[in-house]
Amino acid sequence: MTQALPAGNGLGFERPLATVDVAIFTAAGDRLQVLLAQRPDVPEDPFPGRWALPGGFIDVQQDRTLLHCARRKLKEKTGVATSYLEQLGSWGGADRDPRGWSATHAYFALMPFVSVRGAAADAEAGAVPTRWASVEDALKLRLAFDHREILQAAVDRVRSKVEYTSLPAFLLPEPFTLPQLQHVYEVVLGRPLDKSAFRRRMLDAGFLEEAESVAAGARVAQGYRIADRSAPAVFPRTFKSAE
Amino acid sequence: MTQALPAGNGLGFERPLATVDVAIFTAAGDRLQVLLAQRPDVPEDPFPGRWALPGGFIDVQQDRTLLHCARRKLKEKTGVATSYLEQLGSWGGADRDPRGWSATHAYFALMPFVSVRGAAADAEAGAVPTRWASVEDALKLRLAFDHREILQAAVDRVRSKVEYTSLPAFLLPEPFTLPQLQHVYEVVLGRPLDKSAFRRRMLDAGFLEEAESVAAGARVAQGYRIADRSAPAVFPRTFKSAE
DNA sequence: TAAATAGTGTCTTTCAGACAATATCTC
DNA sequence: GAGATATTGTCTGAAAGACACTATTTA
Repeated sequence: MTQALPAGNGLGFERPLATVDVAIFTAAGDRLQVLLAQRPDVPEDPFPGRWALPGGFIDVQQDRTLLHCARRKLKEKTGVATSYLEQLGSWGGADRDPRGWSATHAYFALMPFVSVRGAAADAEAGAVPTRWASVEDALKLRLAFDHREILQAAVDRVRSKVEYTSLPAFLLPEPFTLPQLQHVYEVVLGRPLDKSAFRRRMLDAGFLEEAESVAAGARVAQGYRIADRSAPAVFPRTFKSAE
Repeated sequence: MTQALPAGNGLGFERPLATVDVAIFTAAGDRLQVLLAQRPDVPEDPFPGRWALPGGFIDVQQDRTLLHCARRKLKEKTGVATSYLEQLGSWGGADRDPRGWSATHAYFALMPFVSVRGAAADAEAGAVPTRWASVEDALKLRLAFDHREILQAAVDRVRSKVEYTSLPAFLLPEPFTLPQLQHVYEVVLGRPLDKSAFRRRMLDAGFLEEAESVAAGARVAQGYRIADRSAPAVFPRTFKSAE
């Protein structure tokens, strides 16, 4: 604001590249999984052939807001329109994209597992290849851009919110049982939880509504559904206060 | 990613305007205060004469990263280089700026009170007018752009983190006393806290180190300093679990 | 020495962890 | 009916709230 501005309105500033990336999580195979998309293997691309978080340029013709842009990318990659979607943060700088100063608006999404091959079939021809990878595996890859850092931040955010919110419920198809929900919590947290304390906590929080019973394992169990999908429930304490 | 791209690398997309805005908070006069900057009163400006959060365009020549850009704006407006600075989120869309599709990266900062007139004197001639306003007053103003929404989000974030972190300590000049710290907590939360529980909590959290005594009110009290300014301490529970 | 504020002690309440006990379903 | 898993009950412990109490400093 303190420099000479052409036309006096700031429009003379060179504009950075602007993208949206989405870390899409699900739970499968006793692991937290994240969706990866492969960069096109052409020399013009900054990271040809590398795996990356799904995302891309904001389309100012098509996207009314950042959130719309994120929903569009989620839909294009998974075919899923409704899922938990939260803004994670933004990463921007001169060095993160060889094509120039760029800033990305990062989101994360939580959804029940769907086969991603099937979703890709729904997409238009020429859709980029996508696959689920366990978070540990994904973090070991040399992801494109600074996507490793973004993925790490997304995982940190999810793990930390799992300690005191009902977020993992969004990873399950409905209706689900309390043992199934506990299992997802344990998968994300990487440690076992006490059954009794877990059930008390979930039921006291009041974010579940009873649904039809589910025949999950050796016997049927009470099914539940998320009462309000607009936001996760917040518990009064974290799972493990003491260390 | 599914459209025809000039040169095949996405650089053909029209680029949105890119800005950084900072909600800078302090505590003064028993109120949480936020710094406002006045938009230039010229017809080319989208909101001439209106109050706004300090901020402006990213300068790709000058700013290495988004964080650097935020620090620069903080420094320009307050003269303060060191303070707590955290990313809040980003707001972007077709309608938020009449000049075109724009996205802003919003940060919030916490700092001890300084007179802003003095800081403005340090700034170059032509610096825009700035002033502190209580958060309630600021939210009643017709701020420029969507800054009311961003300010509300910043206030919500600060209020919520105050329930379980040591954030308010960053609003005080050091050394400060525990009664002073409690007072700031009460100002931000808008409700009184129990003295005994408060002191236990702060001291048990271990984020304070003893400093010289301070003659604050009717008698001197033990002074304290933040042991680690890089991040706030997190308490095992919120202040008020029950409702 | 009185007023005011700094600082402490202790009882109660809330809710998570541990773990045992009981109920229900499938085979 | 046996085995497995779902569901409940009870005891303990950590930390917050309530509130009374003591200590220190200034005027």
